[in-house]
This record gives sequence, structure tokens and C-alpha cells, in this order.
Amino acid sequence: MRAAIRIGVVYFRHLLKYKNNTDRSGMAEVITKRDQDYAKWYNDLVLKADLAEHSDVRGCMVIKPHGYAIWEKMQSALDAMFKATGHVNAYFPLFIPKSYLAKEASHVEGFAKECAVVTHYRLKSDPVHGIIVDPDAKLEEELIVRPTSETIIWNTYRGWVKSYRDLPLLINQWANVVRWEMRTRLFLRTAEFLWQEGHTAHATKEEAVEETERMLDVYATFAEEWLAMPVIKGIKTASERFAGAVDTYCIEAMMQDGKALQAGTSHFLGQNFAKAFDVVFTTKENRQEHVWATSWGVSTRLMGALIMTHSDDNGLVIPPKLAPVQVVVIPIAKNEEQLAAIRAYIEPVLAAMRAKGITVKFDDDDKKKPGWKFAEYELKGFPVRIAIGPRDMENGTVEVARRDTLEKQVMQTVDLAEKVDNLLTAIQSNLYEKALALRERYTRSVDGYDEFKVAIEEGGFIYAHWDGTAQTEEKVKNETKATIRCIPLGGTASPGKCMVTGAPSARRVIFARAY
RNA sequence: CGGGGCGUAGCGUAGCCCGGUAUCGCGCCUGCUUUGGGAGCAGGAGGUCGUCAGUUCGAAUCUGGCCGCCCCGACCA
Repeated sequence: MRAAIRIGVVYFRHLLKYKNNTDRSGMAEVITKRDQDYAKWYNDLVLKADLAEHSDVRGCMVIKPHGYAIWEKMQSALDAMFKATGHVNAYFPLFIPKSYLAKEASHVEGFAKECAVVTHYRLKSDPVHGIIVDPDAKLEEELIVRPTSETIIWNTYRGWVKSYRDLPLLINQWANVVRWEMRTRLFLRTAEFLWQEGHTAHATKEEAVEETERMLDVYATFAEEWLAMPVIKGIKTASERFAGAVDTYCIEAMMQDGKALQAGTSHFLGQNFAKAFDVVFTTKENRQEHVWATSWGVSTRLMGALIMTHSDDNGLVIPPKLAPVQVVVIPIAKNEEQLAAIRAYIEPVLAAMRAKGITVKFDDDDKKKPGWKFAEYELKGFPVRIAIGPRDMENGTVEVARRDTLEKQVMQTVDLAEKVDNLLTAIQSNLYEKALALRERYTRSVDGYDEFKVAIEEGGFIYAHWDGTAQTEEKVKNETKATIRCIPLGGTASPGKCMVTGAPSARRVIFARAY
């Protein structure tokens, strides 16, 4: 990988597929090829597809309109799914008193190293430095910028929960959080990120576990049906568990480079936070009991997952269900009259598409040329492009190009809305199938540790037996950089022997190198 | 926090070793011709060379400090 970086960037133009004689080295919009340097490809793509850029604040990004529009689609789909499962939204403060964070021992231990802390509340002008933090404005108790909200929320829930009649409490919040990461990557790991965090309180352990699993299912369904990204549901090992949780469930996805990405987590928190914050309720039988808790979240990291699951060397590929605009229509006109004719020609089709709920953009911007638009929309991942020129008007046709396969075909305008609707559905499922095929191609079972070491170099998911100890997990991580992504749920558990120690193992777990 | 790389116009860069105020491409502006895969020609605008100090008649170039960013690792969603 390092060698690849030193080779430098070999510029490419996807147009070379069609015109192979032009020197494109001077073109502005270029991205590195995946097989040349995957990390650089990812970075180029985020920037060139106009999804986000680095801000002047280290580790923080600016999410640009195109990227934010995709995030908004994710939000609205997820939000509807949360509401459908009985949850409501609320909002809790950005700042958390330091003392709250300290109340749950393993929680604070997990987050302490990456907290931003507010110590003062005022600035003042200074003859030498212009403006300084006013030393007289020191906060009595420092405030932590939330890295997650369990503590402030559970402190609040104490006042809300008195009786079994107040339960369950099913609340979600959309928010930003800050984790002072040492190393950041656009969308995948930023110091500030956007997410949702659900926090629920239940009367019984069974109910809380059920909730934890229900939300994991919601995430899995969202990932597969909207992101078109196959995921594996599983449980984290103790070392990968959320700080403060009894059990952490996750969905794991495989990126095109064979690395794993945790795409969502759902935690069964037991009574840990209820005990730390003294959240007690009276049962039907008039007993005082601590409530049972869950929390679950997905973040703007899903943007990274989306990019690395579907996109190619030509740019972004967005599944139709998450595309801000599903169909872009590009007129090819020599003059104003021709443009007007095209507009009249296609208007009924646009109306029919919109009536079907398809989002369409008719790009009649005459300051950009058709060829430029083709390349631009391809780079930005619009699922379907329709081009219309004089020839089409003569023939009653349009040219339809699909982003996922780059195939173009001429279609009659008759029933075009219907055909495009079907095409969008086909693209959505094709993307899922392609991603699933990739995952299957790079998934295998191994039994011996030597065999494992070879396999892990080739990437992908490796199913292997593990003796259940943290020591073995640690050893594998140190020697191969692979971690246990999860203990998969469901399927049949066939016992065996740990590939490292030979000790008995109840079932295979998934090892991979991960983001 | 370690290792590597880099800061020159909006973007990407040349120049640096061998000091003489800056190269080229893209983009931008104007005009004409163009428009079915990032158009062509002509003209034009745009730079305190990251920052501070030093050496020098003279610094993008040499010396030292500082700041910032990117990539790789440790940590993590």
C-alpha cells in the first residue's frame, strides 16, 4: 500500500472507454483507481463527488449539500422506522457535567481519553494576544461535550420513571457528538459526527433484550433495503463491547477491499445506568426495582459504508432509494428553440415519473455542455440518466443510462415512466446482489491458525473457531491485525476446536481486519 | 504520541540542490464559433511563495523555530 502511494497518482478518465486518444491528464476531476490505492480512492471520491471536505478544524468535516442530502434520506427512512416501532424523538443537551460521566465506571473509562472539555464561559480582549480566555470565567464544574448521551439521559430519566406505568420509555434523539479521535477520516471517523441515539427504559430484562434485538433488526433491514448493503448480525466480544453495556449487538458489512465495517450497534445495558443514576420504579407488586436499559445508534459513518460498498472507479454510486435525485434528464440542444421543443417533448414523461414518486431533475442549464453533465452526474452517482436530442425527437425515443452498470439503451417514450420505475428497482436490487456476491466471494472458513494467517492477508471475513478468551483474541489481533467482528446470530452453531489453542468452541466467529 | 510526506493563484503543480520577486495545466472573465461523453480559437484577470526570525546588496530558493494539513501505525463508531 505504501509503495502504491509513492508511485504517485496515475490519472485516468473514464471517457477513455469511449475516446481513447485524448490526453486527459490536465482534467480537473480525477479520482485514484481502487486497485491502485483504495484509501486514496475513497478520499478522492468524497471530495470530488462533493460529499464533504475537510474543515479548518482538525478532524472535523464540512458535509456539503450533495452529501447532506443523502444523509437526510437516511435520516427520514430511519426515523420512520423508529416511529413505526413506537419510538418518539426528544433532545438532550450537548454538554454533560463532568461528574455525570464519572458515575458509571466502565463507561467513563471507555470515553475519558477522547473527551472535549469546556472549562470557561467567556473571552476577553487582550492587548498582546487580541483575545483570550477570561481566567475569571472558569466554570465551577467543567462540562464535557457529549461523546454519547447515556449519562445525561439517565440522569433525566430518574425524574421520569416512578412506576411500571411509566415504562417502557422509548426515546430517540438526532444529534451531533464529539469524540477526540487521534486519527480521522471523512465520514468513517471524524471528531464530530452526526448520529441518532436511542435510549430506552424497560421494566424487565427480557423486554430490554427484546428491544435491543428489535433495533438491531431495524438497522439490518435499513442497511439491506435502503443502503443495498448486506450485513451480518452478531454480538461483540467483551473487548469490543460498548463501555457500560452488558451486551453489544452489531451489524457488520464488508467493504470492497475486503475490510469489515461496523455499520450500527445496539446495546443491552442491563441495569448498569439505572444503578449508576438511581433510576428505580415501583412494580405492580409494589416492589422497588432498577429499570433495564438499551441504547442504539447509527452515524454519518453510514455514508462511508455506502460509498465503499457500491462506488467504482468512475465515482459515486448511490442506491436509488437513497439518491437525492433518482433521474437526471439532459437535453441536447443547439439553440433555444430546440431546447423548448425537447422540454415540450419530455414534459409529459417527467410528470408521469413524478406522479410515480420518482425524483427527477431536468437539467436545462445552458452554461454547461451535455458531455460535462454526463461526467458530472456519473461522478456524483445519480442512478439513472436520460439524454434527449433531436434524433430522439424524430424517433420518439430517449437514451437511458444506468449508473450501476454504465449500460446505455435507447427506449421509446411510451410508458417510459413505468420502465424507469422498474429500472430503479432493478438497480437497487442489482447493487445489493453485487455487494452480497462480493461478500460471499471473500468469506471462508478456516480451521488452522497457519491457514488463518494466510487467509487474513487476502482479506474478507473468516469464520473460525475461538476458545472464547480475551487472551486468544488479543494474540490474534497482535499477530495478524484481525479482530473478532462478531459472534454471528442465527444459523446453526457447529462446535469445534479453537484454531489457536485447540480448546473447545461452541461456534465459529467472524474474524476480519476492520475500519 | 511515533514514522513518512506536504504547504507556491480557486484547484493541481514547476522552480528550491547551483539565491536575482515566479512556470505550466485546469478553473475563472470577455468575444466568436460550438453543444449525442468533461468543446475550439483569441484575448484577459488573479500570487505579501504557510508563518516568524536569521544569513545576504538581494530569499520561494540557504539556516533555525513555530503553525497547519494529508498518509501509515497505536486508540476508536
